[in-house]
Amino acid sequence: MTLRLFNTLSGQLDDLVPSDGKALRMYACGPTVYDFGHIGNFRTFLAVDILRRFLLLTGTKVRHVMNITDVDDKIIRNATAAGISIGAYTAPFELAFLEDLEALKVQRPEQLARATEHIPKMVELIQKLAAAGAAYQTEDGSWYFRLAAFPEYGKLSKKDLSGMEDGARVDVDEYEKDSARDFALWKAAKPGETSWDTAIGRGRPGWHIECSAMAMEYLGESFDLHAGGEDLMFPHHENEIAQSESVTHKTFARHWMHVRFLLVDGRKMSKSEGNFYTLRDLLLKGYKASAIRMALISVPYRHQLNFTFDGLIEATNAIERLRTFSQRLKTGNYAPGENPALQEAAKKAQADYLAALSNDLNTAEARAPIFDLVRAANTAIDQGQLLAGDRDAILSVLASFDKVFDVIQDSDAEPTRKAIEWAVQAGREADVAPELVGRESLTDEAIDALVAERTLAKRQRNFSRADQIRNELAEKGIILEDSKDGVRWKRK
RNA sequence: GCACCGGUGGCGAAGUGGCUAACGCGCAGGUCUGCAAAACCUGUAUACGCGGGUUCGACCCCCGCCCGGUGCUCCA
Repeated sequence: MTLRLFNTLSGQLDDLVPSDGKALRMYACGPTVYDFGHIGNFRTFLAVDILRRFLLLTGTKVRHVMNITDVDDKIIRNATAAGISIGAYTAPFELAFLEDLEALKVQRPEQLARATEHIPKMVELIQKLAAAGAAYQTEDGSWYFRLAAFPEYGKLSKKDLSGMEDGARVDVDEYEKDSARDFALWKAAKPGETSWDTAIGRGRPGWHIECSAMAMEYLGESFDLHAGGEDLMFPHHENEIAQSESVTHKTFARHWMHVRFLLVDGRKMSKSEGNFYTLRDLLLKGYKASAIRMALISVPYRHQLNFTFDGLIEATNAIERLRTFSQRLKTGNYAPGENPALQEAAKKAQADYLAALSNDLNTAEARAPIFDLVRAANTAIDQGQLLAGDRDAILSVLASFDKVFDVIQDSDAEPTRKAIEWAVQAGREADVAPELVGRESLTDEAIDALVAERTLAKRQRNFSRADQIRNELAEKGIILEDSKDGVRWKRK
């Protein structure tokens, strides 16, 4: 099944297939590790995750590279303020970022590339640009890209720069540039700042050059897909194209994917608005990692997503329905055989969900057939018409769905536990939601003992004592479920 | 200002030039239960921003307007 994916460069849906017939080579812009990742960051990484998982599921191999920007103005500023090296400053944030990805079940790319470990590659590229007449050095030792050397500039973001006059907005500290829109390739060292001594002088890389250098290092001069948040389209990606193609004269990336920004409570997320959330903030409030994942992927990546707590609750409940159903299939007893209607329903659900994803990763549409199948199967179970062969067929559809969505398999306890641990270390115990504390306040054994006592009380028809125990547990976030097979309990 | 995206039932969110406009959440009723909860089933609201136009026929195409959002070299 071929993925039809919107291509910013062509402005239409294009087939996404490996140009070499082997693996799809993709580069996705990663984080600048100067702070903890927020949900907006993760929406983008989750969208790319859905893409790669769909490709893998449908039999396309993937070679996925993601950069870690571990040197830039903010990092230098913050590290200097803290009196430590930039490496010492960024390391914990990089680690936190990778932990957050794991919590959200974002698959790790085949290759992570740190900017600071690829300085020679960047220098080499700048030298080539200089040789081609597309780069020049200013008096202070910085290097700039000469926009005039790349007539196609603007082809990605569809900007027509011809009408823009030079000199209209010249920053005071950039007076040396030939043209106001020329952008920095290499920034000359300033006293006290981190810098590298190289053939093009002492300094540090500009922001854009790292992606060009590292993408070419791992994927070649021309590759299949480049992805990132919509904000990166201009100028970052436009600049990457200019830098790369001025040297190689080949198409840098054939396909460009941009993920729409999200809103929080209907407004742009920002610290000053007070609607800025990191993943850790949400975990500490008691929301499950799976719910956050579901909420962030349920709206197709090109649509604006309005992130709300109501939305998280909805996602939580929707996942619960799927998990309960899955358990019902796995634990029930079903007679041998197959029900043709259910076999057909399973087949249709599988086909429909994949078809929806293949259409520009329409995750919202992809959910529908799965829920249709859940209802049909539940009805059949109630009527005794679901057979063992149907159970197997339906479980395999759920497994396939989970290869992409990955929300049914429950591994929510670990990220929450880690977040609490982190909060304690970071002196943020106060941010841990009380119900999370309650959930962990009783051991499994203690709960089992209370449940047993309640069962005994019920048998003796001492319902007031039984209800009392149930209420006490409920206050601590322990939910009891009576069934004919005994009592089940779970932490809310 | 220029450019782009969106406005679908209580909420979220698909989709289509004409058949009953998905799905999820919520809500209501039922089954079950000592009662609940949970789970499941059923039902639910006669939803396509406004005004024109094209068409045999538009929520879907075109024009205008209103509203919301975003971008225009910090930003996933």
